[in-house]
Amino acid sequence: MGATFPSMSSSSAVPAAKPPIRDALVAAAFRLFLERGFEQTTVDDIVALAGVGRRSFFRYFPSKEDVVFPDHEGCLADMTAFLAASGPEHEPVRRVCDAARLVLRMYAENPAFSVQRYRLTRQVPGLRAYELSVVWRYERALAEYLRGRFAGRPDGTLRADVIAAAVVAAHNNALRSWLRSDGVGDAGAAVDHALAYVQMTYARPADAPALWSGPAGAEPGPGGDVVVLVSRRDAPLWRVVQELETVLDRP
Amino acid sequence: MGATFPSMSSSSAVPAAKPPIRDALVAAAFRLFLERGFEQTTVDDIVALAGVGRRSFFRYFPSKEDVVFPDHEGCLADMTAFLAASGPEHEPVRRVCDAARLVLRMYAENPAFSVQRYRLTRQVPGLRAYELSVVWRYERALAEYLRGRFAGRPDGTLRADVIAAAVVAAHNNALRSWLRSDGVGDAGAAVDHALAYVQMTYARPADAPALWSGPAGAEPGPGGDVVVLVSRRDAPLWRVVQELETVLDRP
DNA sequence: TCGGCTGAGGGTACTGAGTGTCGCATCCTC
DNA sequence: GAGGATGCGACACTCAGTACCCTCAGCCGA
Repeated sequence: MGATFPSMSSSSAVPAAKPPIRDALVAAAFRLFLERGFEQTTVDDIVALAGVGRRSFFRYFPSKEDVVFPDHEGCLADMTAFLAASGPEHEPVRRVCDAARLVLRMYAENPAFSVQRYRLTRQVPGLRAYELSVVWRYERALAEYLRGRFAGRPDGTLRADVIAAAVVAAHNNALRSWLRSDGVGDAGAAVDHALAYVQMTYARPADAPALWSGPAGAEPGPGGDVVVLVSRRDAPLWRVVQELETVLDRP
Repeated sequence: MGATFPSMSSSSAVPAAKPPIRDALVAAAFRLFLERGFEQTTVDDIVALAGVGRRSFFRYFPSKEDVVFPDHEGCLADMTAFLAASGPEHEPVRRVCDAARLVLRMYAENPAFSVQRYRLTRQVPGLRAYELSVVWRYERALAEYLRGRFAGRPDGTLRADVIAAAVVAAHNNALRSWLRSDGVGDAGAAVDHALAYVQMTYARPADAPALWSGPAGAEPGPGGDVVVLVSRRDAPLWRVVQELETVLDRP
């Protein structure tokens, strides 16, 4: 109700003279969407309520769906900049988790607005599809960053894609549960918990440890021969598995 | 070019008298899409070429985008049935990986068609958005199954969502790389490799295998203590990994 | 002061996707 | 063969999105 509407207020340097007409369109659109539904509201209804010409709507928003996500473009730009500003000193998985937290911050900045939008996107298939494409762009940004960091590693792009998907899924799991509870409670803590699960699973030190392995003498017992693998306890698990695959001669 | 077009040929019991008009629409649509592009082709063009009435197009396909994915609805039904037919004896993560392989099988059944469609979806934003919503439904099916299997566990829904996303990402990573190489090579092997990575990460069986492992006497060398793992050579890799995780005392 | 330039916004008309409705033909059943 | 169900075509309509052109304000150099 009394929620203020986000326009483009990203962390960009210049406020850039935000046009009041854009905010008027968002406000009018949400009023009508909540009153009579998204599909029952035409663009003409919105521009009539906002008091602007129909053509102006499409000057500010490429499509009717865009007006529901007026702040994601800026948030995506922030995330891209955040990742681009990363250095080799940052642990990659932790870095993409931090990038995901930028999205949460945007939602948490305006709980009432976010909850309203969540209810809307849940019941309008068209909006859900649009949201998927937005989420997909976030995921691609994370994956591209990880691909760069994992370049050269075996299965680097696979690892990058899987971890990006896991981060997004964990983030959305916590975010949606927060939105479903009407935005009460600590969203940041919930997302931290969810992302910790992903970090716990995937975050491994980048430097390769001294790992020694070798098949010991085979002793054909009753069930086949035996493999003995010796490894440092603090070796990254995936390295151990890699060695295991080599030893076992399996893909 | 000479590719046959899939209609709904899922593994349903009855062939169910597949309507030739549907196949005609798909064939006509793809001919025109490849000739002059998706957006440059109107529904009127398609129905004119197929020789049917315009209204019939929307009887078979809810939208113009649907005609590009004529077989996904059936595949999704197959996957849902596959998961519904699962029992407690199936390891959950392995089960969703097998479910994902159903999708790959659909793509691999018709490589030429799949490659054409991939090229189309890559360059048409509207189709990409539509594909995302299709993939999302697969992912939700996997996640719902896992949520059921993980019910009661701490963070069960989180684990379910993350693993479902990881499976889909791994599957798509391998699938897209196969499609990008024009459908040559063994798609099944590529997907198996990608899914093995996910299984390796997440699969945790309930029953203990015939696998013996144990940390040998620690010998604190210059880099930390050492783990010795002994395993049958024919033991499943993920089982070995599970034991490793236990030994290493990591999540 | 004048004339032209530019850029934001308004107005109109058009294309094309998707829907509702009606009428007609065919087929199946009793 | 009557009656109902189903499948298809034809027409009309709504609405999102686009192209084109208009106005008007501000701003410039001459």
